[in-house]
Amino acid sequence: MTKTQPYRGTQAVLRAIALLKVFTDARPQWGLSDLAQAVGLNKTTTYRLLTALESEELLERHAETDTYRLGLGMISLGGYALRANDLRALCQQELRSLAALAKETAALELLTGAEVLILDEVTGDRVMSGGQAIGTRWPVYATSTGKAMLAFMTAAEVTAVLPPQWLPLTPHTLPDHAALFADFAQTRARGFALADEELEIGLVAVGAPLLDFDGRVVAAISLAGPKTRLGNGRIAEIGSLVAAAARRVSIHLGYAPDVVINK
Amino acid sequence: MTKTQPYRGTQAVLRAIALLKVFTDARPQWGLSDLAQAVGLNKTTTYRLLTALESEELLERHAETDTYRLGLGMISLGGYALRANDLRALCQQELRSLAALAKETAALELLTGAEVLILDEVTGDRVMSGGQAIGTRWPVYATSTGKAMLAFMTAAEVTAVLPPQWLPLTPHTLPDHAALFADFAQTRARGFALADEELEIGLVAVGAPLLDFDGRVVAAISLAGPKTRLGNGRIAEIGSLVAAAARRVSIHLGYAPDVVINK
DNA sequence: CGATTAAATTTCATAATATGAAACGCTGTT
DNA sequence: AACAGCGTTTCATATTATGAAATTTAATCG
Repeated sequence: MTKTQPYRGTQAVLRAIALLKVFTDARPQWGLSDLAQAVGLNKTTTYRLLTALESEELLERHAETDTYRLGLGMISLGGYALRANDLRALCQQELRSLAALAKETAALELLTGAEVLILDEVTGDRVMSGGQAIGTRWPVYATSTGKAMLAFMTAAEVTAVLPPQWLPLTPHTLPDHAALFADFAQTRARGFALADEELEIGLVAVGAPLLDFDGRVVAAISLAGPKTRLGNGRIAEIGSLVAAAARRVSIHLGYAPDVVINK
Repeated sequence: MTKTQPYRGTQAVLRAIALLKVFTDARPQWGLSDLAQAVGLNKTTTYRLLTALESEELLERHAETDTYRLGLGMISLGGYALRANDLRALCQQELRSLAALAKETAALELLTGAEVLILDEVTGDRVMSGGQAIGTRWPVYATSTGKAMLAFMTAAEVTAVLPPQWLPLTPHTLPDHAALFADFAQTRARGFALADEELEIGLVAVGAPLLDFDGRVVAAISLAGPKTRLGNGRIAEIGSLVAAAARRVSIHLGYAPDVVINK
């Protein structure tokens, strides 16, 4: 029987990872039975997997409530993962100056699948941070960074990344591919992308892509703040700050600014 | 055959976790063969485990060099783990004010085994941070937080935690149990622990424990900076800042300050 | 260039190991 | 007291992980 296996690697490990991924900001705490149901596994199997994860501190369980949470081992590994990222180190100084100059929150984000992942965040210290949201993911099509990255990719790449359709997150979320592609043109003309209450009401952000030696999109950086502070008057100023910073980093990545952008 | 199995949970999962834990700040990048050897697994087995971890983005591999690093999924999970920690949320404001007041780096640390784990860190912004070292672990006996926690635990608990002996990290590292216990007495009298170049030459830190409703040690907070700034003149001042902050948090945890400390 | 490593990858037979149904025990609820 | 929901243990089964060996790939060197 030469049946190709439907999973990559080791089944038990994939199942364990599936369990871990169920823990999110929205639901950081789980009991055994709920978990088993959530990932569609037998309760006994789930129990054993959890036991393994717990014994290595990737999960911890609260004795009283008999519920699991992500554990200290996870925090350690996350820290190592973060610090192993060269791009983050490369951008840190730029993020700091951006945040300091604009007095808004600066972020570095990567594209993964149809989402952007926050790799680093430096708050402007006007408000008290809000959320150190490193590791959080947002849909590409509703973020300044996401739109900035897509705008500098080929149409083929973009359609490969984007879901065929999506539900709007706010009344201002761009509704479809057509609207997005129109936005990309503006973004390229401007030099930065603008997400004006498209992700969340009251939140405005501008983003610019980081390009490597090949002119390929690597990541994006952004500045974000409340609509009350980031009115139309300040967009151009903030936008050019971000674009300039992105350009400086891109040059570090070997990007040659005079080369024609592919697309 | 009622042989008790030598591992807890699922073997394959434990092996996968062992692989993950090999990735550290000191060695963030590994090739397959090295990994297999490091954890003592067959190369094929290692290969399959890595494949699973990679397919779920807990690891990523650099195409050119054929080496693995911790991946984006790890960053996400680490972020969730961090944000699921109530203690961290509870202390964040105190850490900020400490860092701002003292213009030094404030940290919140937990005890795990014979090590402290940095759960949060707020830099004083005088120097440019140094290291966002969240998730990093240090030996209890050479840190202000570690010594602060031990000083408020029972002798039995302390000896259970401490290794029988250790190698000094600097010429000032306390050499053995006796020296540590003497230090605990001072710590209790002072209200805070002092680590004066015991972990690293040039680094001075003061720490105080967080106690819960039972008077039991939960964690510790600290202020740390270079010896050049934290000379003997400033220790008392900085120390009482930390002790006061720790006390405020402890009260939030239900600690009743007038109750006699167990020990 | 061909030879020589060293490394990653695939194959395949084997049985060790993960699996899940069922039974058990515990706790709180009606 | 009976019930319901949950975590835990047991145990027979074969699925699934395993590792030795063979194969491919890439890099290094004579």
